[in-house]
Amino acid sequence: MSNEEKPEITDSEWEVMRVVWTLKEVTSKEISKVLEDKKEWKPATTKTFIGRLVKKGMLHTEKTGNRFIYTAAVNEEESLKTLKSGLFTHICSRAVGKTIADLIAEATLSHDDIALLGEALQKKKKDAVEEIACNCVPGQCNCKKDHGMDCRH
Amino acid sequence: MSNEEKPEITDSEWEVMRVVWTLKEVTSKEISKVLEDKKEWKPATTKTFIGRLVKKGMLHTEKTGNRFIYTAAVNEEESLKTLKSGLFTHICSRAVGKTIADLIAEATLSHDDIALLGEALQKKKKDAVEEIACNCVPGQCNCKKDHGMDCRH
DNA sequence: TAAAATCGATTACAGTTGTAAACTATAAAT
DNA sequence: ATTTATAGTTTACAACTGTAATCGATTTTA
Repeated sequence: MSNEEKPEITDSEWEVMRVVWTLKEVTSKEISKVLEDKKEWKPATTKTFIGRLVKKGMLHTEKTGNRFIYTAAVNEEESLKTLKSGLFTHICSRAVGKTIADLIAEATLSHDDIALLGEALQKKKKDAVEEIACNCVPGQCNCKKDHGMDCRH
Repeated sequence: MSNEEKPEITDSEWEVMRVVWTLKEVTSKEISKVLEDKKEWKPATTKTFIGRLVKKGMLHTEKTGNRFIYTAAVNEEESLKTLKSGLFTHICSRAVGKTIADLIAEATLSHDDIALLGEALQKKKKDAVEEIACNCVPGQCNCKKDHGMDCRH
């Protein structure tokens, strides 16, 4: 995988991408239909987002007559990863664990999910570290202050 | 807690809030200093964000002479919760577990974190559900398609 | 083949965000 | 009491977002 620039996908564009990721090869009309139902967007609105995604290189097009078939140019996992990392740009690296724990506490999970998470945790034990370094600038985190630890007031 | 509107906090505003959450009572100059170092913002830029946060009601002010002391009007946990839930607005509710598992796999975690996550998981076992319902509209998810389950291609 | 429907492209436009200078009022210093 | 330094407020402005109408080309239909 090359390390190309990956433009941001906005919330609205994300709605379009989900349709393309799900249906794989779609016309603008099919996308419009789905989002007219879900978001009550006029077809013109959906077209705008499709156009922007094409311009950003997130959608491939294949012309057939006067219309296009759209396919995803970026894969869903990758895009999700970007989304996920966004969560952690705002918190101390020492607070990541606690944040994930909160996520778990607030989520609705199935037994299968719990098993899956258990495995993920298990695998993590191998490369668990003793102490995570705080990556914050002074004034944005209380690590090291007071008792030399605990980002999680 | 009342159910007031909670305006969005943008990325840049978040930087300001972190300083206030950390230092509790600050002047604009202190905030400026921190962010001039971290983000290379001109003081005027920081002032803009402070002003917007005050207008949004995210910061309280107390006047002393011709300057203000700023304190947080919203608490960090709450704001973080909003941030976290944003992650899941773009995925199928059935994929939440898998997504958290990915988060774990990609995170740097300490032994303490792992213990903490283990506990969180353990607590979750009680109210784990047999099957999570897909909350997606047709065309944005493959749940129920093919084999009647699995959002996670 | 002329009319009607459709698709993609262009244009529009207000609100948000990032970035910052200019302005104004007040407090501190001389 | 002036001058100077500050702090907060106003104004600026481009890029990005959400939302959509209109236009121009083409295809389908009558």
